[in-house]
Amino acid sequence: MSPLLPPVVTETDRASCTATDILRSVGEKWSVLVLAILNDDRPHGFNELDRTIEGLSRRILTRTLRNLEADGLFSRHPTPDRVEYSLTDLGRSLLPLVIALGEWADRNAPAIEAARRSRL
Amino acid sequence: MSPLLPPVVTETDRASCTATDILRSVGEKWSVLVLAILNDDRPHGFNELDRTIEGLSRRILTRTLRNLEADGLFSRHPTPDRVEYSLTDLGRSLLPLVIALGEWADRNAPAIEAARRSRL
DNA sequence: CTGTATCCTAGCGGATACTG
DNA sequence: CAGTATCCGCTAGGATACAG
Repeated sequence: MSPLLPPVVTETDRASCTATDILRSVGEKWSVLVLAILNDDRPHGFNELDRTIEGLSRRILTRTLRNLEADGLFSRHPTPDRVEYSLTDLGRSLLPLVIALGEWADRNAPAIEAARRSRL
Repeated sequence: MSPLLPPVVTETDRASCTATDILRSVGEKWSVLVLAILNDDRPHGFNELDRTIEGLSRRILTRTLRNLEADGLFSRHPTPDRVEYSLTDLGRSLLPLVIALGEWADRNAPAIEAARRSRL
């Protein structure tokens, strides 16, 4: 239980890198999707990501990439004709956990939807 | 790879319970903390939570509890003199994954902080 | 191709005061 | 004890246009 819950929880704890911070970062709307796309171990260009993810504007894609890069999950390699993004080792080590969460969500989606419906 | 990434990602996918949705819900500021506190398998009262978590206002605590209850992770039991909250089986099944994320965050906090600092 | 600049909306997060 | 009512600031998310 230790990494999650100090004896008394103070607000200043959130200054560093707790589970909460990671979840907030990865919990941003498009983070998981971009992480998932980069998971095939080859670099992806900006426009490739822009075209692959429908409904995501360039502005948001830029910010999402910047945030995840700042967290050390992606790296950014500008080349003469394109910019390539790929997972870092850190990002790669995080992915199994996110995938596990995705599978949990998949398994329990019916239960969650039922819970939500019964609260109307 | 399947639960995370449909061949072409459309916006309407987010209507249901994907990993993204779960992460957004659990990624809200106090969700992990409250989940962690309820992890000891005994019910907790509203004011107990309010006192345990420093810096969390009653309004936000109320909303956090309502959201997680709507997701089916908590249950709410009003008694004559207090209201008790406890984890549902669904919530209990999610916790190991969140704890794993917490441990990952703990292990990699130095790397993440270093990545963030180098971007000043 | 890979962004940045502007402008806008909705909702999270919070302070404070009030209620059954 | 367990909330609700109000009011507010900040920022995630987005549309659109422009730039190097």
